[in-house]
Amino acid sequence: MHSLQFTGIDRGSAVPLYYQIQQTLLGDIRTGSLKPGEPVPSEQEISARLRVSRMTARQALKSLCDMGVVFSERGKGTFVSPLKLERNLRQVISFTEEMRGRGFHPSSTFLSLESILPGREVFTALGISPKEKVFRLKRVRNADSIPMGIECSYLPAHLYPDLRAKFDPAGSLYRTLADHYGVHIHIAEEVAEASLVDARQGRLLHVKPGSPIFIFARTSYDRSGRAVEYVRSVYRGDRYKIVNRLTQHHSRHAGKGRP
Amino acid sequence: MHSLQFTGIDRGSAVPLYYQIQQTLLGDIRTGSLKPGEPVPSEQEISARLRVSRMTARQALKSLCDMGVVFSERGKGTFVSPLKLERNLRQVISFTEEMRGRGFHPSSTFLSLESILPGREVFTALGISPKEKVFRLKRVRNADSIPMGIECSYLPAHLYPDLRAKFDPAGSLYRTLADHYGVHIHIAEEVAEASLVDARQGRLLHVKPGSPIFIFARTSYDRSGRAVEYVRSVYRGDRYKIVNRLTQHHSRHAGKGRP
DNA sequence: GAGTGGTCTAGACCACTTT
DNA sequence: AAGTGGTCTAGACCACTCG
Repeated sequence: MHSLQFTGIDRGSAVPLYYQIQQTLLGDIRTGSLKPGEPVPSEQEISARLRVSRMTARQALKSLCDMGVVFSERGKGTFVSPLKLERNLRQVISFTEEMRGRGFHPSSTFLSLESILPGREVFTALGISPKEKVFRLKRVRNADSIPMGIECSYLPAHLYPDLRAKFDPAGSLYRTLADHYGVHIHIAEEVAEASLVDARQGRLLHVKPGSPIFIFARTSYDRSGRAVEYVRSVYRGDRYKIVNRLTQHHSRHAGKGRP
Repeated sequence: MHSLQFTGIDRGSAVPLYYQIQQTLLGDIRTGSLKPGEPVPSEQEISARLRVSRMTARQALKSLCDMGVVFSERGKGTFVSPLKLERNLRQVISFTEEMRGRGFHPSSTFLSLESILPGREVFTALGISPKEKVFRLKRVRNADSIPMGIECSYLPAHLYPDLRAKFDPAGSLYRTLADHYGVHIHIAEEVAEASLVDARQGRLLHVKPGSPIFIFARTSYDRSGRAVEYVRSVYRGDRYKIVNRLTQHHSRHAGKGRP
């Protein structure tokens, strides 16, 4: 029933078959060839038309399901998810990417980069010794040249030798960490509070003391769970919103095909 | 190398094998038999010891991986994730559950339940006609009898016939929706703002006007993407924090086992 | 070289939904 | 009855990591 481009499957490629199928379907969904609520090709149809095993077809659909792009209903089929969970309100990690995704031009005002001994809050968050030095990077974050927030990043010094020479004050910190140190942030835990701006923060953010602000405390980890960054930041309440997707614990199973 | 309780596998049960294995390992991790950073049994070991196919063992490990409880490294093994991403800072949907998870005793002060015509904000969020009636439920939410926030829920009337008779003002709204109407919230989108409390809100929340607050706007959807609830709420900034886990887009694949 | 996870196959039985 | 997704099997080859 589907006449989609299933011609792009290259069995000689190093790209896994299920991933090629996933990308093909993702393309059809993004371009609108497959519309929200419509069924995507069934596991068996993919299997037959592309001459792949049903498990491979299933893996492709499962990955789209995990991404929230489609959802499956037993006995009925698999359908394009009506929610535009595309990008932008996806949990993001880089201020730069986040602002670009929202259509703003991001920039930073560099304040300072120092090597210091961490306070209690910092060394406990990073899980390091109080005697271990950290870099403290302070920046004001702007969107379209309007100050949005103040960020103070703490980075364990032993992870980033010679950071002062390698960090470009105008560039992305995360790009520096990835390119020069092979450090990739995999997951972060963030606590947000609502508070009021004080005099010093007000001057940097161009708002009156007593205005509403978000206060964030974020710890970032790499794949193996090592803390690679701790960030304290303050964002203007009048210009910044937090967008979240809340999901039900998706740990349940469905039923059984066997007595 | 592992001497864990792998005896609980019941092939006659209606519970899928992979799910039994997942739960067994989850138990070992929760009790501390498997500690953060330690390897969990390999796919082949599970396969051999439990006499299941490797794909089934793999499915169990994959599900734990998706939950963030373990992580896999190619050629090395699968290890318990060092982060205690257990519960509580998991994205939650029910105030009742959330507070219980944080160790508080939740309660509600019922304010009103009315059937009204929705305003623009409400009918656009719910994706319904302006002429379609909605229930408006107002409650003050307490933790250990201290007011934490004010919630105003809007519910499409046609989804919940006879809600007034079926809703217990002291009970959980989500339980009512699930038990009486078979409505299960699958996903929600929430926007949080930082603001200042006004006089009316201050009286209900027992704080001075001008104190910091969170303002939430949340739309909840069921599995098929139908909006089943819109909630406007206000929470005290001095007593409430938002805890989030941010993840990198996990849509990449790993490599290939074939040229 | 032995062990690991990543991918893939070609079947199978089941429960569920729709026709 | 036919089609769907959910589960499961018993194999296979590969790339990667480590000793």
